[in-house]
Parts: sequence; structure tokens; C-alpha cells
Amino acid sequence: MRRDIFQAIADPTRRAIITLIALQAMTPNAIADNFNTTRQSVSKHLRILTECELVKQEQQGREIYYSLEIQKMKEVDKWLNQFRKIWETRFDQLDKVLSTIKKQKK
Amino acid sequence: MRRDIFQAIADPTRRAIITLIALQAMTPNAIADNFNTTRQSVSKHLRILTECELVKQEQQGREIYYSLEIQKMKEVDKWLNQFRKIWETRFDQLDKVLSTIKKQKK
DNA sequence: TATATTTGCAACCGATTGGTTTCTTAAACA
DNA sequence: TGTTTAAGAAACCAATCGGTTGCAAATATA
Repeated sequence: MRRDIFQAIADPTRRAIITLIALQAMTPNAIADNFNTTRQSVSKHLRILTECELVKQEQQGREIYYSLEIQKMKEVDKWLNQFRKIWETRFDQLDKVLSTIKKQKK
Repeated sequence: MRRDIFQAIADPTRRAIITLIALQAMTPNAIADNFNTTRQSVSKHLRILTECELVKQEQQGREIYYSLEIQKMKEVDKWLNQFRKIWETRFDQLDKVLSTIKKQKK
């Protein structure tokens, strides 16, 4: 099964998990408390997130703390870069149009 | 069927289509020429992209030109913002560690 | 007008998805 | 030691996905 980060963030529950553990590591049980779903389903989501290296585990006794591999998120940012250039240019163009209208009003 | 942009960009073919039409509008036939798939399957992808308003159509005779709604891409960027703050902070911390090591070497 | 071209839509298919239930393993604790 | 708790793995299920084939509608062209 080929997993990538785009597939990982496609699911809304997974996006919520990512946000949840972005700032502090959490156990599967603690994560599951935040959703209307079973612990096992959260466990499955964590497996997918682990498979595409978006998440890292730290065992502590019988508990496992999951935290976000924040650097991995940059891959999405990197992909967005190609479009960022375009939408900034488009914004510049809109800016020009607006200032032209302003000038005409004078 | 609830569609959102994250589901739209989960598929690699759709991401390629998005990149392809980011700079210039194209017809479904022209788009399909770039992939090892049927025109109908590209048509399906375009329908999904249209449903979540990532793409706009412009009819020209019997041809339909599809182009990217670049502004919509900002939604992904917006979602990334919460993490950007974190990874920039982490980078600052790494920066501090590195400069500390530098000082110790002196 | 008859024919060719461009496109979307519906029906179908195998694979995958997200979820549940059940079971097992391992650690903590009485 | 026996019990409780935390977690992953396996088996199953309905729904969805991405793809194909076949067809219909609309426009262009001879």
C-alpha cells in the first residue's frame, strides 16, 4: 500500500488528530476521547500517519505517546509553492487594476 | 457526496491536472493526452475538481476550457498556517542550539 | 443534411476506505 | 499471582474510489 502525506491529510479525522498532537504528545486513548469513534479506529488512523512518517511514537511503560513530525508537513507547503508564485502574481495584477481605477477616479 | 479540497488533492492524477492547468486553460482531451488513462476518467476527475470549486469552465464552441481557481488553493495554505508557526519556532530553537555549540567551540 | 468531433453521463467492476467487533500481548497494580 | 489497563492485529462490512465501456447531446464541418 503506497501512502503519501496527501492521502493522509485527506481524511478529516486524521487532520484533527494531526492538529491535536501538534503541540503535545498524546496516547491513543486520550486522542480517541476527542472523537465520536472507537479507540481501534483511531489506532488505525495512527498507523496510517506512522506509515507516511507524519507521526512518531514514544513508549512510556504501557502507554505510547504519539507526536507530530512537524517537518513532514513542509512537504505540502513545498507542493503549494508552485501555486503561491501564481496567486501572488495574480494579486499584484489585481493591485494594478485597483490603482488604475483609483487614478481614473481622480 | 461531501467534497473538499483535501480529498481533491489526495489523488496524484488530480494533483497533476491541477499543475497542468495552473498556468493555461485546457480542454479535457488535451489534458487526457498527458496521462495513461481514458478521456472519461479525466472527465470524472474534472467533475470532482469542479464540485469543490477548484476549477472553472469556459465553453468555446464545442470545446470546454478548464482552468484553475488559484484562490481556492489558499485554503490548504491557510490550514498549513497553524503548523508553519510551530516549525518556524522549532527551527529557531535549532538555530539557538547551533549557535550555542558554536560558542562552546570557541 | 449527413458525418465527425467534443464532451458529459450512466452502469458496471475490482480495489480500497473507514469503521466495528473480537482477540492477543504487554505492562501496571492489588 | 490474578486482575485491570493500554494498545495493536485480524476479520469482517458497507460505502466509496478510480477506472472502463457504451451511449447521448451538442457543435462543427463536408
